[in-house]
Amino acid sequence: MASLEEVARRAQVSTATASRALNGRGRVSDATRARVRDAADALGYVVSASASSLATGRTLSIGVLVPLLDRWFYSSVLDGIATRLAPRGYDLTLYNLTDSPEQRRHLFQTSLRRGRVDAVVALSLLLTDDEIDQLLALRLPVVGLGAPSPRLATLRVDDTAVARTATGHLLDLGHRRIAHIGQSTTEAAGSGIHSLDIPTLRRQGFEQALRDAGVEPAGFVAADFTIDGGHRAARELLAGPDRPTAIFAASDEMAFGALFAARELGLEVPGDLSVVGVDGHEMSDFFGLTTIAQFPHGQGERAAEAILGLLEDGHEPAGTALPFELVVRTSTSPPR
Amino acid sequence: MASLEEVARRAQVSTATASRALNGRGRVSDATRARVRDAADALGYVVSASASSLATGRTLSIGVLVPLLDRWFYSSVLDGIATRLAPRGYDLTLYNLTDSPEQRRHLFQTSLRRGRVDAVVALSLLLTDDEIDQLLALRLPVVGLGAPSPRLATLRVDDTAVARTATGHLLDLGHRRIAHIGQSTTEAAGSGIHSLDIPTLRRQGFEQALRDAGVEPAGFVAADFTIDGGHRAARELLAGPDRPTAIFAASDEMAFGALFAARELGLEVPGDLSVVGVDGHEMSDFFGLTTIAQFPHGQGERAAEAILGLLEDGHEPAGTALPFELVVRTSTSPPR
DNA sequence: CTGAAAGCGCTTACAG
DNA sequence: CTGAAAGCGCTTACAG
Repeated sequence: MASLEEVARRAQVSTATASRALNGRGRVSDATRARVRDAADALGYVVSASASSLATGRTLSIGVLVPLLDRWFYSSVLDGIATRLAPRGYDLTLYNLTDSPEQRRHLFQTSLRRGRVDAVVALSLLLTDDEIDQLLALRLPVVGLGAPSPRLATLRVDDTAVARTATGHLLDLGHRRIAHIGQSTTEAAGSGIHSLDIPTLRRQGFEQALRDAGVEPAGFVAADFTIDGGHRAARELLAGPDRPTAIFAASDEMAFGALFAARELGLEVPGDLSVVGVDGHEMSDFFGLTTIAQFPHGQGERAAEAILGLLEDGHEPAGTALPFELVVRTSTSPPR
Repeated sequence: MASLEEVARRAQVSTATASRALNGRGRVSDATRARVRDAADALGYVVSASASSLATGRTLSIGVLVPLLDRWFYSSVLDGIATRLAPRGYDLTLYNLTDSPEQRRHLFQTSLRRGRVDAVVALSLLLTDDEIDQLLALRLPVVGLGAPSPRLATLRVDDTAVARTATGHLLDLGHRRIAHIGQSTTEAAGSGIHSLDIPTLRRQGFEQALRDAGVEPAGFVAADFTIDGGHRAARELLAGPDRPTAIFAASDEMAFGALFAARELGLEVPGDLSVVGVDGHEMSDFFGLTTIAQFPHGQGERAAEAILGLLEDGHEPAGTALPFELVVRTSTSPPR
């Protein structure tokens, strides 16, 4: 790889001038700039990331913290982020936050502190107070997406409203026995994790909507955000004597699981059971699933824009809530 | 962030010794090493990535080239790679290879040449000869995963065998009207892209199996690797007068689409139509889909190990084919 | 507008 | 075993 020095020599200028000509900072005559550019092109010169970073303190790279790489939702968000970062010349360094305490510690205490990234995007992560401290101690711009902490500038959909909308849709159809499949976060409460987390907010929205309508919840089963989780939870809910006529699942994947469970039990959807999910999963259309779409790809794009805005202009992300939308399909109808 | 110099001062040694004590290269007395380590801990010192890279030429980061971030298959592979990289102290820089010619050019001519990564993993990418030239010109270790080029050290499953196994399963069940949903790569052939690409290999395997059995293909429809693609293709295949009794889809997502199409058309699976996919998608179990599982997460792990082996010991990846396995479920049976 | 020089924070022969 | 010094490849005040 050619160095700046070779470029400078070929263009017959100093490296200082070559540097200025190439990166556009500082005055350089048009003629000189052209000569330097030609030399750089001829030599196929590309600035060294580490040398440039060391000199400027900027890396042109954004760190993205992801809890689960292989969930559709997160990979869509990631794709959205990548889509916006690339044209701006930023690389994306991916940090997969696992459950392993040692790995997490290493991530916060070492990886992120090596100075490899200019800013961090944290995707709906459950972080401990300590971890948030460490994140803030980086003194780097940070944007959360659905992050459950008031200490992080966060883009979020109004998850309570999402749940109220979903539940309200079922109520409007006339359902009075509505159950919820969500994620239990009781353990989380004890571990210093804030309860602004998404599953809790959705559960609260569900309960609010019912309370406002004067209806008792017809059950809650905790599950993780997978088809399998939704499947098990729905089997449990549908096994009892007076089973619900409708289920609000906290994610589309959980809702798919509920649909499979209904089919196995010989229940007709929506006749015997209505199901609503959340996400607008790419497959929800095929399943005929009524859902609250929340456009994760667009969320990723927004997060990328927010972090670039913070980084380049110091603009705090606008506090507007992210959009969501009820999409009615064939998995919901009035109860029989 | 504390610098090496502060650590050295606190431990009362030179930065040279502090550096040696911390990174384990060169002789340092145990007492000195302990003092330096204590000082580093006390100051929360972490080596600067850019300074260290500039001095050593190593970045401790691996670039991963991905064609599509939001496909289950690729995000599983990515997760597998991340799983293996993190414990070895490597970061993962993600490069999303889009269809945009300018973005691709920028990626190969600039991003990858900034020296930000020590090695590259390329996931089943359709690269032009030019792009491969540029990749090789990086003089970095490169490992492909399912990459359709003999010029890249590549881990791959035997895709022809995969397709023969799937097709053979249908033949064994007694099917004689078997169609294939795959991806057309005719355009690719003209653009300097090698025809070792996966869709072509699968199609060839399909044709081989039929030829060996003396059976004529009952149709081929091109589609992209999505539910929607498989859905459309299946509708087309099933619309004709003498429709196939079985479909071999080149991916599980395509197969899901075929299952939805069958349901819409009032065809019973497997009675009226048998369907086989490829991948072992997380949802295939719920769909009862017979498939050829190929364990993408494990593929990612293998790819990560291969690139680290190349990087650290210069070991070329072992040429063993990646495993696959026929998983028979309820979407296949003998034809009526 | 341009260049000489210092500096970014490490690492590593080279001496001792 | 340890330190002084050069060097990795840029960038950027500072002079001119």
